[in-house]
Amino acid sequence: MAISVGILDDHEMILEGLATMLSQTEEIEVTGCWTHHANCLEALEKQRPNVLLLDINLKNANGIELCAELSNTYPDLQIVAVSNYNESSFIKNMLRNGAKSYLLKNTSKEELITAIRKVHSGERYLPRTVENILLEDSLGTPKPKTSIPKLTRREKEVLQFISEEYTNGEIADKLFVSIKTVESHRTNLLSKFGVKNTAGLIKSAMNAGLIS
Amino acid sequence: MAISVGILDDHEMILEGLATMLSQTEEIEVTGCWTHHANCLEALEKQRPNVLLLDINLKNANGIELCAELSNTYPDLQIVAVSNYNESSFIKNMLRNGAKSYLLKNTSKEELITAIRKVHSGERYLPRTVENILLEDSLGTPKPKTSIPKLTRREKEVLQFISEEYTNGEIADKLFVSIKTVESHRTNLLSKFGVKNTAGLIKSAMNAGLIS
DNA sequence: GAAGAGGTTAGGGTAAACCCTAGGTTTTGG
DNA sequence: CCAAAACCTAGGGTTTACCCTAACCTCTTC
Repeated sequence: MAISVGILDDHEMILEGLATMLSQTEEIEVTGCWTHHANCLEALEKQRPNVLLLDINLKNANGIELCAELSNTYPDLQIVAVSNYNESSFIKNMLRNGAKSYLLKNTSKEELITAIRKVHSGERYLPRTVENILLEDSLGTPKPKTSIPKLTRREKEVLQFISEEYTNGEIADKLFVSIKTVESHRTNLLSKFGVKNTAGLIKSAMNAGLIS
Repeated sequence: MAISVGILDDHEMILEGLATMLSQTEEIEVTGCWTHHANCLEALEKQRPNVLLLDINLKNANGIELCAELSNTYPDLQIVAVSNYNESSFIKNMLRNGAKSYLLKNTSKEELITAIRKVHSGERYLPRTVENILLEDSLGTPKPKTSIPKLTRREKEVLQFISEEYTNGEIADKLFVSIKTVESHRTNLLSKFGVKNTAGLIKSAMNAGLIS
């Protein structure tokens, strides 16, 4: 009995690549490929594969939230996350949300098949690379933690304006508060992100996906 | 006579995907796959394919510069850029540097083959999506130009230090120059990127891939 | 209903960033 | 081989960002 696999990925190139790679293996059968999460959800209601390869960065949906949703709705469905992001925060979030494996997009064919096989048999599987990322993170370089800080309403507003190159004075005018107030929010932002100045703030906020 | 194709891409998954997709077509023969640019350069000296699929975001090299280098060294080699970046600046830079086509990673198999065929016959080929990006850019939103500015040695150094949260004074110490000199480089950076302050500088530099 | 926690609002003072100008050095091109 | 251009260097003066402290407000929580 072959392992049935479904694939959800925005990038048709990767989708087709994954599908062709897997179709060469007898023990695995690709039963569905989707480039839109809506189509995937629809298909899963009718016929459920054993394993789902799930991309994190979808166009119209959040892969991390989708993962939680799917693993709640279909506890039997084993999810393998596929992503470009090698940051520990993403990996942790996906594993917390029910993914059984986390593969980077530079994974080899052999590793991909191993992951599907392990996951199908109920085990968790992480490649060396990914395990090392988690290890380094927990043993830890004494570096700033990469978890995304929780921002207040005002802080989000100020951050957005900073990223649009407004000065504290200009932001103060827009928000109808004193310059000193804006400076306080700004200081809190630096503290929450664990950085020293605007350069670090923008860099961290961009990496966290809070601004673009 | 089949079209011989070489592929250079860090991501083994995409590499294998591309190769498998192309191997199903009789008129195309994949003669080389490389995950490191060094291996690619070495191989090209001995045996040259008709077409090279070239990823932009390589680990240890700059795809844009590599493209210019290759199309100078081997004028007969037709280069197809493959990238995740859908920003007009990247597209323009690759085309300026000798690429004959620019494909996004969500390209379909049919489009990939079409691109290789066209490029091999000497034509340029851009998918609708990519053409539209260039059109919209030139017709234009009256937005800031997104072309990547050319930086001097000192400017690159200073930019790097700024992104690492060093102050002008600290950078001055590291480079053995006056604070005022560093400030000058910094002002020139702002001017070259067309931004008003550090926030805009970091944002632009990250979007341009100059820092991470 | 008082104590505590988190959020928004500011002030005073210092350090850093930014603008304008300009001389000396290296690189480029005819 | 000389002129032009580009680059590195740096000073004076102004604006902005950052640090420390703290009042007030709202919303829990016991």
